[in-house]
Amino acid sequence: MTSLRADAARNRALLLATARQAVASGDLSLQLNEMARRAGMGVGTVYRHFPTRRALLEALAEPAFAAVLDGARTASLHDDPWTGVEILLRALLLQQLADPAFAEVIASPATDDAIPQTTAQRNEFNALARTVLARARETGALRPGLTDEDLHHLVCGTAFALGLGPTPAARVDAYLRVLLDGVAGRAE
Amino acid sequence: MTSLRADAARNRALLLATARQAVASGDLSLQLNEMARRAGMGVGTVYRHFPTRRALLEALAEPAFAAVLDGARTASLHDDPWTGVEILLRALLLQQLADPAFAEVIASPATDDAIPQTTAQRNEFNALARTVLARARETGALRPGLTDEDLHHLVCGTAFALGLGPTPAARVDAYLRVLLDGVAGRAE
DNA sequence: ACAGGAAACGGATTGTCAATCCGTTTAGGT
DNA sequence: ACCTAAACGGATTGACAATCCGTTTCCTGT
Repeated sequence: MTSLRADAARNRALLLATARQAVASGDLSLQLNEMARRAGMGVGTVYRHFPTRRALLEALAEPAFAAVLDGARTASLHDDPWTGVEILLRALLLQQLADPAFAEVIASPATDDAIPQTTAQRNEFNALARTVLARARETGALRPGLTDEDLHHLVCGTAFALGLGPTPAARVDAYLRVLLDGVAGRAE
Repeated sequence: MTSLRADAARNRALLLATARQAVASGDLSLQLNEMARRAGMGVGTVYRHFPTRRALLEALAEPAFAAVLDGARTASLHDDPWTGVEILLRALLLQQLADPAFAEVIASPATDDAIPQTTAQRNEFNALARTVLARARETGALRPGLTDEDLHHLVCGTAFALGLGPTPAARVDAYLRVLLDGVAGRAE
């Protein structure tokens, strides 16, 4: 059976909305007890829908993940390989800034208790990124010696760096410029 | 009264040693109850010496901070401004890698419950960094538009990025190269 | 319409750890 | 040796994660 009972679907949606609001108001702790209280349901219900904080986090990150996938597709279709890299890294960085839950999910390695949705998105993203980066390497646009993982880590690091400042959004372009210039090949 | 009673000094040292070993073995959680158990003393004693996890963390970071200060002094004395920047950023990055406690302290803003030692070191470091960076800006070696804080954040971000990989130490030079090329001025 | 049973709910409960409080012990000056 | 301030130990309180199970709700088949 793939569909939820009516009350379960309602509660799940309510819970996600509550959690999203919490994150939006700057509280990324996502205490499940507290979420239950705010959503007006028992803790048991919350834990049935999201067995761990992580599960809730991944569910929250789903839309941001989809947005990044869009960006990655656009990147892979662009004529110029280096522009593709710019689009890819920019999308990844912007979504981390827009959604702290996504930032946390994407920065940590795939776990085996990840929800299927997340695993699928992660795999698709990795595949797209692989083609974009491979193309850029072939043309020498990308600095040699950097793996796909290195790039991934560096973008997450840049997001982390932005988060240390008082107004991350105001510095995105500057930090992204630093990153792009740093990872560009000499030929660029 | 500036000196501790003999038993207090002994316990403090024992506690620091215990905590250092915990961090060295990969446990950065520094649960104060657990530290008490391992050091063979009551929790009350632990909390008297280090009222919060943060206080313990800062005490642990002290030697790493001193090492960075050394690096910063060397950097400020070097003839070539850009080389000074390289030395400065490299020292900051290496110590974060060598000591996770230091990484955590340096990445978070100065708190008013910081121990005096830390505050002093932080101030001295900021002063040294300011002169090194100012000199590099004057000569156009440093990309315009990046503040001292930006540089600080970017180094912390690079350390964070390194931490995401399986063998940080193996990638330090590569990531540092990316950072340095990213923050260098065009004239460089 | 309604009966039966699976699915979901609620919240009491247990376990873990941070942090405090206060009666007891100890160091070290006189 | 005495005395006091300093330090100690660990019981206790409080917050939160996570589980468990008796009760309630949905929805399917008749």
